[in-house]
Amino acid sequence: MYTPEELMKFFPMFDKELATYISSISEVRKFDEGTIMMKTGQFFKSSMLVINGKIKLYREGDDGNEFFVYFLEGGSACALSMICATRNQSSQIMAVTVEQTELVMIPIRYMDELMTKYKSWYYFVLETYRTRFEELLLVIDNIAFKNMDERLEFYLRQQTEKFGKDLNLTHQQIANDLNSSREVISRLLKKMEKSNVLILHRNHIEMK
Amino acid sequence: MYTPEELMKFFPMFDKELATYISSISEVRKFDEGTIMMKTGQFFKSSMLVINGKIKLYREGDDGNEFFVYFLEGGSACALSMICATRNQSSQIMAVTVEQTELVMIPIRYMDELMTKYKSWYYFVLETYRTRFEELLLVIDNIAFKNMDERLEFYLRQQTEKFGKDLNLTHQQIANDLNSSREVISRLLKKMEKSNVLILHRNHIEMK
DNA sequence: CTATATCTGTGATGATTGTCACTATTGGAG
DNA sequence: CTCCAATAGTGACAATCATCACAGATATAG
Repeated sequence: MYTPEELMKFFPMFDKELATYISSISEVRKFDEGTIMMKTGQFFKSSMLVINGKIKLYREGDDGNEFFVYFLEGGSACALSMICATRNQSSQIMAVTVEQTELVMIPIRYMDELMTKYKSWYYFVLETYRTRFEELLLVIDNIAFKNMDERLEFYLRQQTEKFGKDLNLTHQQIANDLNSSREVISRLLKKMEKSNVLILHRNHIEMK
Repeated sequence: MYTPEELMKFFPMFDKELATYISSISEVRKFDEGTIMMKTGQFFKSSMLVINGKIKLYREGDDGNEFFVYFLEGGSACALSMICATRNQSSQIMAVTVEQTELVMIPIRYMDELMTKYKSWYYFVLETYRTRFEELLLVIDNIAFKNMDERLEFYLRQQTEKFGKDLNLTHQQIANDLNSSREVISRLLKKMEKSNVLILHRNHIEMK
């Protein structure tokens, strides 16, 4: 359980009243790294706020491929969980924790009240949606307009922002996230190493 | 101007009270085919509801390419205009009318009130967001996982749904929408004609 | 320390898509 | 009706990426 003050540290856009209310109706749950949080077609009973940790969201193709979409981090909320919870609809995306992650779970039945009584909640929801929307548009830009080398660069920059300059990733993992093949990624990484933007190690890429 | 009753015909999810209020505060505007409704980086002063007509939303690449994302039709709302209007942020997408289109414009200053006083408005906003979100995910699926032939099929199905079996499209226009090249589209269309799913004419494709 | 599974590097080859060059067709302006 | 600009068809070739094959490197379990 988090106090209203603690909640407001993670979610500075909440006002006191809202934080107090959420603190009183929500439940905190901790998940280990690698936990599947959402599966395509699953329904929600709660809206989820991320306190800390990281969740990787990805799309699944028909033939079992995956495609990385974005991360959720502390201070953000799962847009889909907020809406699907509210409208009782199923999700269309996969989510897996990539670190130990703590979530605030707000049961679906409080959504109407939160939305109509707390302006800072509704601002938060809209803002969450807007940023996710923009992230999706950015993903579309990348796959629609860019070649694999640029997409890989973008991907590595993204990862560096979230995890720092030392990335514990295998070439195969990257290839999965970009829906490419390991050999292509290996070759492009080699090229990037030659042009001095990173150093390759086993199971590990060091960005410069 | 539309009466509350008329509004509710286009937006059946509105309750009487909401329709009455919107009718009293909004302005109706009519746009000719080919009008640019939004440009990347533009700000909104109003949230927009589509009464009738069609709006094509597309993304612009760095080098001036475009990439079709989805259509807005009568009874739907522009998710971005709702949020950007509310939060006073700029849009990230281009929108052009492809038919004569009538819009209900709701000035930004009424957003808070609508959101907190009218449950059917806030349901409408969330539902709008959810469907747009899913459409974006579908677009991502297509470019991430599918080859051009499947994407073209999907595109033509989409167009057929909106405009019927007779599509007034040139190969070049399709190539632009899919960010491909005219020759590739021509060849694929020829193949589809041979496999008997459509008939090609000049400036016009007849789906079967 | 050694064995082994996993990860990485790289050449060869093929599939898909993009680009260039050119021709043929046709709707519509004059 | 005639001509022209826009549209469409198609072969040749290039670029990108996927796939196959295999060799070499290395972390770690025993």
